[in-house]
Amino acid sequence: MAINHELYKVFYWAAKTGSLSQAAKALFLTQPSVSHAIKQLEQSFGVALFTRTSQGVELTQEGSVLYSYIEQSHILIALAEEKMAALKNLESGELRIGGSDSLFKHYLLPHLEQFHEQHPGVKLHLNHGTTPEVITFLKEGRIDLGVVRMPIVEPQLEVKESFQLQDCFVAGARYAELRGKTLSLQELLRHSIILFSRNSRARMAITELFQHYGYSIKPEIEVGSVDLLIEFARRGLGISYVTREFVSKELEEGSLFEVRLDVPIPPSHVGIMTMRNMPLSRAASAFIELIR
Amino acid sequence: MAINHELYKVFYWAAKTGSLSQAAKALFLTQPSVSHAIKQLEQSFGVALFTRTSQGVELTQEGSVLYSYIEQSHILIALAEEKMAALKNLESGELRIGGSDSLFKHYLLPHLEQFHEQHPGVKLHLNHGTTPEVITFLKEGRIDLGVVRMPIVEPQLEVKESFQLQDCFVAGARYAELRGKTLSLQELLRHSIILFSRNSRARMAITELFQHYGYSIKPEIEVGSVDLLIEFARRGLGISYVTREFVSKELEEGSLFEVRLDVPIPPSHVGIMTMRNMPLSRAASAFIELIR
DNA sequence: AGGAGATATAGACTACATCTATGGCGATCA
DNA sequence: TGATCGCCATAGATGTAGTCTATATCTCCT
Repeated sequence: MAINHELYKVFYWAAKTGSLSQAAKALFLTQPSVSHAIKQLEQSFGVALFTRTSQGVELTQEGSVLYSYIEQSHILIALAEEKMAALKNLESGELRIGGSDSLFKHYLLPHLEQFHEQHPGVKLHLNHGTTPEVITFLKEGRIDLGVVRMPIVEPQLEVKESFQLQDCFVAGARYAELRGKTLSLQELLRHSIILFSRNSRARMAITELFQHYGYSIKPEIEVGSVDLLIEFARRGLGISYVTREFVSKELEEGSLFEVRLDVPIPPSHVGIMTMRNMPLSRAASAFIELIR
Repeated sequence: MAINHELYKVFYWAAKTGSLSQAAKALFLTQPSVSHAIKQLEQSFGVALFTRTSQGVELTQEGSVLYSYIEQSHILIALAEEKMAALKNLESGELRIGGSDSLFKHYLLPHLEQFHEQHPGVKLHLNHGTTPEVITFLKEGRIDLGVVRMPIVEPQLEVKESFQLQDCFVAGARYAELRGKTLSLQELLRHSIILFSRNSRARMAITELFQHYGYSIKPEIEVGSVDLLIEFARRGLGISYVTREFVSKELEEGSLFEVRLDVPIPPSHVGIMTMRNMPLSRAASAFIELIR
């Protein structure tokens, strides 16, 4: 009753080449196999598909009708196979990453550039959001991987620690007196502090640090972007708590300097987050491989 | 390397139902078989197609791409199978017949009517032409069967004698004196004779008959259609040589009468002509069955 | 905690696709 | 006209590959 679709492949080649022998060659089969396959189809339909001549075969009326469908179907499958090969070779496909703007800008950008150069066919989709948002994206399947600060405590997620970031306090020319000095937490708290908004991981980390030593840090200014954090510090509005790697340029050119503390600030880890038990797309696994 | 298209059928159902177990039911297989089939596809492509969850499977990015092609392909095949079933049941298809106008009109018409009533989905194509033309049509595959007068001497053709036609001479009121009489050939030749054009089988037959008895028949008028043959006879322009069955209405109503001869006119046979060694379309074989 | 239902895996089995060998038929060419 | 070549059909042997049973594992839900 149900017809083996493999038979249509044989039919396609027989019809296309007009010869069972030719079809056999194309399919790396023997001629009797092809003959048998066609006979099966004909018996299934109860209709002759070919007229056998001494120089090959020719489609009957009914065979032509069938061919008009099977040809299209076969073309689609051929396209599909091409497409799959392209996906596998990263000549095609898409890579959807979630993360914070600052991580994209300061850390992922060069890797994304490199990836795009190596695989120009792969489309990049960058979705920025807070850590919980990124986790939601991931669970909803809207992104392939997320790049966020650790720690993440989600059993459904697989998190690979990727690299460390060192947060620190920086100030601009207005605080020149502090340059080279090492401050205690208490001394630091006498100055204006600028922190990232409350729901960020960096903010949570520094709050914890102060609590650990029995202090409470309360910022004069709260901002929502790393760029503003940097800009406010440069203009002397206070001492900003930023990721050192994100202000390397400013530190180098001297428009900002690091305010040292007498206690170590534990480095924060950035993790590559993917869904556990969920196969990665070729593009995603290639990208993860790249940034390691 | 080359992928078994049967696997796509399994993939289609797995993707469509979102469950390997469901797919197995739809395909009358067991779940492990489906699981195995999908694994084969994934290995062939080197890409995961599904994410396995506890409540079924879900397409991956790459799987979705594949599905978008395979779905279309599968729809086409389903349509093809429907169409083939329709062809087999004569709910669809076409029947292409070649023959002379007069045979269509006077003999085949009722059968065509009946066939069309029984199988309204089958399109009828009537190609009129002379006997050699019809043979050419048949050899070129432009018609499925031809209806012509015998004898046909073509080894490539299969001819089945279908029924007899009796040709005769008829005249109209102007020749009322001949009604009821029986003429010799010689006597007949004294009158105006109207014959069908030279290349027809009926013309050849009557020429032969006269030759056989040592006479030569030369028409006063030559016409190209049976209708004119009849019309000319009714108007008294001469005695027409026509097929009796084609003038049954005129004979009955008395507008024409048969001019009897003292020698028998051999009946002419009509044959159904098909290509030897060429499978008949369902419609064609059904039609041939019908007219027997 | 246990049951229901999902997929994965291992191993046995057998059906069926494929092969080899052969025969017939028609076209082509000498 | 006879010989040869290439095509497809058929029969029977063969072996693989698809399928099954049995079982394990996991997740979700009660």
